[in-house]
Amino acid sequence: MLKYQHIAEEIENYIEEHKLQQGDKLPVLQDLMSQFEVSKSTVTKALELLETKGVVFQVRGSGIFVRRHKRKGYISLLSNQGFKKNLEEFQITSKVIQLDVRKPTTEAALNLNIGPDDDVYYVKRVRYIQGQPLCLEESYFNKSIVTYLNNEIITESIFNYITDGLGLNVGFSDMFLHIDKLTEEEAGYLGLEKGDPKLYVESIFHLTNGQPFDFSKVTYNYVQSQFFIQAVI
Amino acid sequence: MLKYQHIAEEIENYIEEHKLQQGDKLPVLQDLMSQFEVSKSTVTKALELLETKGVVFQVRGSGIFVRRHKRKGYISLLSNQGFKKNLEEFQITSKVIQLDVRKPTTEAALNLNIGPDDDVYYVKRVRYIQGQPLCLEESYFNKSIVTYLNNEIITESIFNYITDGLGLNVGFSDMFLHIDKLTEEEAGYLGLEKGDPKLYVESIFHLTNGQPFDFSKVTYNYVQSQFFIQAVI
DNA sequence: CAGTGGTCTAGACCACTAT
DNA sequence: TAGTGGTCTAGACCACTGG
Repeated sequence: MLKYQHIAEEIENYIEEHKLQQGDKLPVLQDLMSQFEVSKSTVTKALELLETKGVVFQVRGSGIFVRRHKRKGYISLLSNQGFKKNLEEFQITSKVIQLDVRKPTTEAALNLNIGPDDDVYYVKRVRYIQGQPLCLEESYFNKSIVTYLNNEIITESIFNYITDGLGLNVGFSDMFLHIDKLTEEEAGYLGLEKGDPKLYVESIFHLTNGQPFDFSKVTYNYVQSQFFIQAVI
Repeated sequence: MLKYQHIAEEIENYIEEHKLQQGDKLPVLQDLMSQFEVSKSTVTKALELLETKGVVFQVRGSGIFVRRHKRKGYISLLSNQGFKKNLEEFQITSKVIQLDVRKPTTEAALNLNIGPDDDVYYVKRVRYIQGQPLCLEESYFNKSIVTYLNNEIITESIFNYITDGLGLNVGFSDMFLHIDKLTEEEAGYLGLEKGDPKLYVESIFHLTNGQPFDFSKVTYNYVQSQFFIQAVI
């Protein structure tokens, strides 16, 4: 673990343990430097990390303050803001509908940057949040990168397996969001009516070296869909 | 303009002018350092900025590469990714429905962190994208911060006025997203049917010193609603 | 004006990639 | 193993806030 990551964690824990609220002041830079016995740049780096995560905000000439919104039960749309941690709180489960190796659709081949004859793992599953259907998910994994999948893996967290099991480094993602009406098939899986609202998200996940490895199409249940984004301007 | 901001701009222009595509390689750090005659940290800072904006990605041991998705016509949900620039391309106009000074609702007072007897500017307007209704927006501005508004200002960009006209420094925002069905009133403003899908977004905008100054409730037309997010993991 | 965060430097050393 | 980006330091100087 890098120094600045460690410091960021410690500060986050400190906020949690002391139940600090929006606007509460943290120790000044000088104190943090001496407490952790690192240089100013390292503390600054840690604080930048926390700032993009939406945990703190810094005011020049004044201090470092806690940033914490008051609403509960929202899922973060940005993975760098603790996507996993959020989901853990919510008890996410999955039911697998389909898993096979196949040739990609034109769309999937385009987004994964592969040829029509390259193999992909196709995964279709419904995900549940505290027992209620949250979303219908169709994913295409580039098989030359994600070399193996089975039912057990995809019932749990695919991303944990990809990072811990396969040792791949996930780098960044592009997400495209649309609002639309549910088709009859989608409504069936989500326990809703045809024509009801849906949030439809297409995501392309890349490794740190820029290679796309996962193209996913996710249809969210509008009743369960509460998301938040903390942005820095 | 700070050095690292300037360098970031130059690099972005370079990518634009040379029409670089996803995966194209940029000059190495050493070259950028000597070209701009700055230290390594400053170039690094500029590149970090571009990385969070989703413009480049860096691979240790390999190089700096352009990150650019292929889809056109999507609006970025993150303002640090050039929200304004995107909107400029799209010709956004507004029709004002209501503008007055009043007492806040309980909800607005809570989110703006003010008392029930403090004054707010209330703004209700429909925003159009290339002539089509994009969203219905209701905003509450803390009048002790945003001291003056008129019809002309809110027909144009309120945020330009707040930053340039009033000299306020906008810092960060919290956004809460829901999917739901349009009410009859909303449908009327957006030219849709009651019960049609909507994206509903509540935003709280803060100054750099952490003070909330704008609480906005925005209902998006689902037909026009194409958004994207570029995330770093 | 004292205190606080922000920028920038020059350089050492480390970790990863490609060949 | 040469080349590339990432971390970290120590310190100078700048910009802003608040009493």
